[in-house]
Amino acid sequence: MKSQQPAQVSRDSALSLWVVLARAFDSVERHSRASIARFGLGATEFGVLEVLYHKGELPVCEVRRRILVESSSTTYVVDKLVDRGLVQRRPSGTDRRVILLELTPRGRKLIGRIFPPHAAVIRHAVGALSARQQAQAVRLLRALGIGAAARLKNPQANEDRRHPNRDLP
Amino acid sequence: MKSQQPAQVSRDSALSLWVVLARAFDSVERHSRASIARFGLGATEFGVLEVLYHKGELPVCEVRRRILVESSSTTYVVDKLVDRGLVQRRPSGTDRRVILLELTPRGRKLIGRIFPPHAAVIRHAVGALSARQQAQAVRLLRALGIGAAARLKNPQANEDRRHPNRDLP
DNA sequence: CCCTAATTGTTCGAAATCGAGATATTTGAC
DNA sequence: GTCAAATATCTCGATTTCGAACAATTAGGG
Repeated sequence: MKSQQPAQVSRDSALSLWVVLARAFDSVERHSRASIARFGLGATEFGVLEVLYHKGELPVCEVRRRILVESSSTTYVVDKLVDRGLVQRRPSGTDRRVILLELTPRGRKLIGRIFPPHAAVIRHAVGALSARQQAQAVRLLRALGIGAAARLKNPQANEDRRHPNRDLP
Repeated sequence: MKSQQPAQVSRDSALSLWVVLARAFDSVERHSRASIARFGLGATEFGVLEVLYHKGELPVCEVRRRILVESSSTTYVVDKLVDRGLVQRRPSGTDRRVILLELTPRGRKLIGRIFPPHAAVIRHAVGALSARQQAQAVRLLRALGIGAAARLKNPQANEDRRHPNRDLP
């Protein structure tokens, strides 16, 4: 059924890594989305509620960093949560550019009720790895994420510092 | 200023794994999107071209599985590529439900030109891990992705088969 | 102090993606 | 052979997300 293999994909661990990273993310995200949809929320809305639940009052920009969407999308999602009475905005006293976000009592009650079953779904979704494997994956993915983020800002970031000449032409 | 810490996030390797997985995916994806945008393509459009480049002619459903979007989005993206003369549709001879997708000469030329520099970007993006670490991450993420996908279809899939009682109440 | 650069949050229009069907075809049970 | 279930693709409307602009504010260097 598979006709040919014109390029050298299988041998390239970097490209393989990107493929399996995307696939793993997609599969786990499907669990997450389905779990969150049970409660009539979108994944990003849930993310806002969760970060405020765990971190308390935060500026919009700080929430944005944690839910991994652009700032315009953050405004859109926060608007919806404010309309539903789950989140409230409050100007910061010290910096007049900043708007602080905070759960309303209703929002806190909601997220407090739905977070535990959602966490159970995530645990189940990643349950193919043992606790030890999960810890190892966390270490690797943390290094990968931090490194990739650093290279976004500083394109020639520490390439080949610790593992030289892997793929010379 | 931070009011409380109601839940036990830091200790839960499963939830940590989900967080770092999402972050790592996001960071690498930003490299990928920026690289692809250089060539005037969207990430999903690039995905279609790339899978056809590496696998040859494929049914729509097969392309869909590999680019990780819903079937309606697949139609949308393929339409755009057909309009741009990069991909062509062809009815399958053996199954009249199936439409086969194939690169046009122009599409093949384009992806052949842009894939190598894009691959270099991906290698750079994941360069924080050594080749050995990349291979290890591939193993773990493959198992994670396969397990999570299996649990989507079969919700009570092999939980705690090899690593018992991890999170009893 | 002042001017520029950077940061914060928002608005607006466009693009991408989804979800629920509709349609056509194939497969499989009987 | 026939009919129900499964599969493949597409249509259409709605939702989500982005990107580019913008105003307000703060930070930093000279």
